[in-house]
Amino acid sequence: MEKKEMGVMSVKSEEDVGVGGGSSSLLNGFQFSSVFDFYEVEKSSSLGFMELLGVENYSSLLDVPQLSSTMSSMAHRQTTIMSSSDTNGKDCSEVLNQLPQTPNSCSISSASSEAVNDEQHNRTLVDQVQEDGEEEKQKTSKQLKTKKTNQKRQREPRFAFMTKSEVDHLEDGYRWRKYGQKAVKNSPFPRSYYRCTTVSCNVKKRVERSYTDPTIVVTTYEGQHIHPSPAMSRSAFAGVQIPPPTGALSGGFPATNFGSVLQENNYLLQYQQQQHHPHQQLLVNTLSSLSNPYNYNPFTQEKKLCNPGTTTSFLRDHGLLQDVVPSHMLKEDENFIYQYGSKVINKENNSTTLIHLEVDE
DNA sequence: CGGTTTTGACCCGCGC
DNA sequence: GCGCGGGTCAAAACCG
Repeated sequence: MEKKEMGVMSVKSEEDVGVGGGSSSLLNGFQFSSVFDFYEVEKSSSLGFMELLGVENYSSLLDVPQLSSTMSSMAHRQTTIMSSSDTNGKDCSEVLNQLPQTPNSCSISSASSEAVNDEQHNRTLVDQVQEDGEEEKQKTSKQLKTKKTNQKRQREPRFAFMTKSEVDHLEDGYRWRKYGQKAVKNSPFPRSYYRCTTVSCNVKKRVERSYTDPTIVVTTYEGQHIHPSPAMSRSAFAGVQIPPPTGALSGGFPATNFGSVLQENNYLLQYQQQQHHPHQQLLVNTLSSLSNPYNYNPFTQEKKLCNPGTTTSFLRDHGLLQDVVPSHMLKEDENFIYQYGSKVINKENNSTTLIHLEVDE
């Protein structure tokens, strides 16, 4: 495998790097530093990705089916994968949708971010119960504690992205129940917490608006759906035949399933856009168009296979990406990633839409 | 009336 | 140990 060093763009969370790191800029907890390392490969596989991630022990990454399959899928779609390892040597990876540098290539880079400590420690409860109400709370707390202690909570892979949208909660085809809202430090905009309403589906997502650019919504998905998108049935209800998931994506329904679900949601998007809701479904739009080897439109019954071996097929067929990415960014430029990152990150150009995917295991 | 949202309290990890 | 901030719970309010 041939590598070519070109430059890198790293993305870190705020707590990982602290506030105000050099020339980098913060976007509500995400820090974007300058380009410093970047690899270009001629051909790639999911394993090739891992090798390029520079991760010493990447077995954990490969153990995550949806992540592995996602990367494999992205390889076929020539998407840039970004990974990281922090100062403590812990690994995580981040994904940034990008256009390929050259034909037959995908771009991998290495960055940093701190892994989250998932250890659940026992807590000492107050021995004396002073009031009846207090006692009830203690009971509840104890039950919670036992539950959490027994089943060690492990963080699912997380995918974060930013979308320029007037709507905070972007429709993605799934049904969500809001279970919390918190004020975000240094931001006038709160962060909302959602859970998938489907029973036993533990997928969560956070939605917050960037304080540096209030037009940008930062959405973070965590977990994997164990069910198809309700949008599928809605599409079916509309008389649309949905093709089955293909390839490596058929195993499950990741929260940001880069395959089947979003692909199908894409149809809903198009329908909604027809229904004059242009500000919704941008995520679905983007991810679907970027990651699906198949671009199937049930409304036109058209099914395209984007050949992973050619850049032009992707460039010409932006899918719905062009809905959120200015056309001048969709060009076959060797420095695209750098320019892409610069525009979005440093210039705070209001006309620019940032699409960022973060895989945080 | 059932599902969803709101919101204050609580839990937990982490840094000092 | 304490405070802070992120994340979650759960009762009340809201809504179709």
